[in-house]
Amino acid sequence: MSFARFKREAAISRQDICREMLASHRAAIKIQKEEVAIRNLERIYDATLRVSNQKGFQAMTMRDLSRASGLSMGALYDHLASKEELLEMIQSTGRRLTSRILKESYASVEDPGGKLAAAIRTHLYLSEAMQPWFFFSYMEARHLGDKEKQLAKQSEQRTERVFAGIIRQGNKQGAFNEADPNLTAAVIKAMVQDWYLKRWKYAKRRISVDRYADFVIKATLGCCAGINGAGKEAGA
Amino acid sequence: MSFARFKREAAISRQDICREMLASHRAAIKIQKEEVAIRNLERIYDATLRVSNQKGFQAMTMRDLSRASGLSMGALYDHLASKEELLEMIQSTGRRLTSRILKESYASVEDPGGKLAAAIRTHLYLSEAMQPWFFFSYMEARHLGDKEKQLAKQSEQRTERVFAGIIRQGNKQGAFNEADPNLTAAVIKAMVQDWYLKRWKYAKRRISVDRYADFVIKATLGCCAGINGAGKEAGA
DNA sequence: GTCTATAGTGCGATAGAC
DNA sequence: GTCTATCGCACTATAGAC
Repeated sequence: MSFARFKREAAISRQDICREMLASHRAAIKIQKEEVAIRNLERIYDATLRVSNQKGFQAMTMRDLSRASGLSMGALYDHLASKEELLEMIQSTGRRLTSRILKESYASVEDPGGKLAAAIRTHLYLSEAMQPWFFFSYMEARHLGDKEKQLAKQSEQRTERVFAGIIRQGNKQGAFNEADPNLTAAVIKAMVQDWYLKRWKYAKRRISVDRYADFVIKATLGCCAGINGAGKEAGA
Repeated sequence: MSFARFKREAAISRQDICREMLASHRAAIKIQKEEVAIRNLERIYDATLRVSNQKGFQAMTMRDLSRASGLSMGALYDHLASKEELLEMIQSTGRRLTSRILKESYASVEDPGGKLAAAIRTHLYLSEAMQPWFFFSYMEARHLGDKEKQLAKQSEQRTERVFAGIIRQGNKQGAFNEADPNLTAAVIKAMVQDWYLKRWKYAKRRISVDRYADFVIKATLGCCAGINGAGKEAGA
């Protein structure tokens, strides 16, 4: 698996995201024609992430958003109930979409080394394909209401449990020999997050997501390696 | 070196920070008596980090800060020129203090393994001792003006260059055998940052900074290890 | 479905009493 | 040195013309 292929196969274009957003927030959106609504939601989605990721969601005014999206204040408010709901709309839709993709992606791999490699690779590829959303989601999580904030935390902890679970399974099968699966899972998560939080840095150094994935996987398997080794990744 | 000892020896109490803050922003602070100014600055510093780290600096109003610090709006503005300057005051003072501590801390260690271990350990201990500031600094960096933003980025990159430099030196001396010092330095930085960005998580799991430091150092030296090994840490 | 114009709110900051 | 009271402004959100 390479990033180029992942991106072709995963249905996570901006249009896919906004179709999902419309469907799950139909009542709050006044525009009736689906085609028009999705087209404008794409502009709003795009502009929100662009402006917010530069100066923060709180600092972005609705006038900023109007200017950046090319829609008037009035038209903007025909596509969303409030600024607060816009945040919730983007967060919940992204969370639903990403968790679906992740679940489907590495369930089929059997051997622990390959499974761990596939999990890391998929997380990195997904965060690369949806980098603006991942960055936004990380930085703006604390501006959500209590209920939404809880969901965001859960979603993050689930990722870590996936890594820890694979490592524990590998220990049991003798493929790994890792004394602290939880702490190892935590630092894997930290390395994955660094990819989308500091993307400008890696871009400047011309490091591709494929190369970063190779590096993280090699380092991780090196740490976990048991007597039988665990250097092999899942095929093709 | 343990965290308990580090904290005793480093002069980075809240009072130390606020004394430095007063000295470097004397003109902007109307209060004349140094003792009074520092005492109130401590309450302001504390309240700003507490409220901002929960809801974000932009979302914190000066009325929030007045309530949380126990000072009236008027008194507040006798200790700072504007909300924007409060942000700059906290950031620049913290940056000056932390970079001074870091420079002093691991210069004396000679062997590459011990030097890398000392650098990682010191970064973790410092970020633990000043966790609210590190978190604040990371999350609010993008609300700074262009000039200040540049300084914050520089300060972060310097850290990474320290790690990379030690690894390269170790390679040259044959103690390490690491093909990619820059990428290794980047993921060390990511693991160190995770400590202060996700401290609630580690606190819940009852993982101490000493244990986290041991884990990160062991993992890192394991990856870098050359023929001669590099598992030894700097003494005492 | 999209626009312009504006109502109403809550902000950062200050003046002046004590 | 600290307080209360208030100014002017920029924001979110909406009403109503087209």
